[in-house]
Amino acid sequence: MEVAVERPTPVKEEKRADAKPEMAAIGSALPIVFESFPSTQSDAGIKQEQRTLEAARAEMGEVREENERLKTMLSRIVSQYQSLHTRFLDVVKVHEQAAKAKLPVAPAPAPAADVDDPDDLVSLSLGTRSNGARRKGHERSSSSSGTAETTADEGQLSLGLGIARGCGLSADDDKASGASAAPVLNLSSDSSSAGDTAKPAQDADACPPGTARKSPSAGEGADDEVQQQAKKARVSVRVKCNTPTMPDGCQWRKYGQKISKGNPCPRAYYRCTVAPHCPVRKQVQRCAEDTTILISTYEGQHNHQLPPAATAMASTTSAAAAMLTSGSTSSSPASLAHGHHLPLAAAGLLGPNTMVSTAASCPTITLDLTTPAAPHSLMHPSPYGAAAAGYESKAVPAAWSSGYLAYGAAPPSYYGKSSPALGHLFGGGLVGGSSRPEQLYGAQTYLQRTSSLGGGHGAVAPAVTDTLAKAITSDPSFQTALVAAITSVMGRGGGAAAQK
DNA sequence: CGAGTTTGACCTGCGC
DNA sequence: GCGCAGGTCAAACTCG
Repeated sequence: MEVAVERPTPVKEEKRADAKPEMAAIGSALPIVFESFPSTQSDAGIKQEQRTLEAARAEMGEVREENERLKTMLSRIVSQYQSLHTRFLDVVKVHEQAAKAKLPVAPAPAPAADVDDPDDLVSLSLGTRSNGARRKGHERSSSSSGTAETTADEGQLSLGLGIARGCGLSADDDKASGASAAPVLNLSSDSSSAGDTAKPAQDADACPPGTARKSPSAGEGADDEVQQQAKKARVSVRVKCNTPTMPDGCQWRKYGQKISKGNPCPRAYYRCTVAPHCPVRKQVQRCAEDTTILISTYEGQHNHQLPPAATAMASTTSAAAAMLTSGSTSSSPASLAHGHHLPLAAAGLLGPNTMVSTAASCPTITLDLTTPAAPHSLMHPSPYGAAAAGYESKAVPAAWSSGYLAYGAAPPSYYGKSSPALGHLFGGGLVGGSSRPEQLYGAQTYLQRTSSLGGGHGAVAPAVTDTLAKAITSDPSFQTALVAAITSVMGRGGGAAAQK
């Protein structure tokens, strides 16, 4: 993690008296060789250059410090996740044993009660689904109490990721969670019936595009419902962009264009061409009200490894999609029927510009990135009581937003540099050596809050970990938010590692 | 010449 | 059943 140093002009090294002591120390430690300044230059010019130098040096010092803190933070997040995961598995085992002792046949849980019921737990399994068919959750719940292995096979929720391969937690965590007996999280769609599943993801992988629209046989529909749900889940991104399409790092081939009702701007249809039969498609359409706003809607999961730049986008959209599918299971169908902000959004987890809609045949999550996430949006009172826990969860939308906003401004190679996970999480601007204020914003706000809430320098007390564990194990929405955050981080790290 | 784009036709789902 | 709208196909076209 190195910060690129670029000096506009060589000036004589001289510490400024008004510079912060720590910044001056850091700046003086930098391996910069200063040349003697031409004597013909005026004193005013020299002072101006020195001011510029000191400002740049201070900025570099800050960036370097924050880079170090981010490194520490990432390792802490990973270790905390592992510890929480272990504890979660313990809780799940206890819960299952208690359920076995009480009820031989578990009744199907009411979806509306999921959010507030601390006993309803979901697996924090990260990684991609295997190609094998997964049974619906309620099938398992209607069956008699099975062994732990049976439960893991049939009821495990795997959050779909856009990164088909290369997700850092994929294999290990699938095994870890697969070995546990996780209660069922019903992924049944609130808006799509079994008959409305004309696009099985795996079929699309194996068959030519033309056959993907064929209706599946009656037997396949039930088995693939979870995957179909994941595929049909869409992530729509609104971003200000002057180019015809948003540069998301993936290769797309346009296969159609249509004028849709209510919008004079044509909607373009693109297919991912990185892999021959990649099922991922996207629709691009300009906003009718503001033609500078580009609305890109992504659908499906990549069946191939993605370039680093595309991984950043895919992991973010997939995290949103995961939150969408997960969130739809923990909200009442009635409230979901008309498109609304999920409890996550209400709690500030999705940010003010995120909209979840399930009114259409395909549930869609819209990330409105036309305006940066407002700082005050991260300051809402924590719905979980503990300030630290609330703070940690609120880092999720900030990371998303800054990641997206920086995404459009950064070249694809931007994300291939050191510490790509954090680069994605915080928009890449920090670790990539850029000092663009808008790119630094997300990380700085994050760190500022870390300092204020975590006791300075990002130190997290053990009590915070306990609070996090309680919050995560007691609220499915929080679990989903954490999954999204970790998915985003690990997806980037794993994707970049797989590139090597 | 191959890859990508354009564009009219066709298919499918949905509401009336 | 009919019409509409969204989505997709595929032949024609363009471009490097």
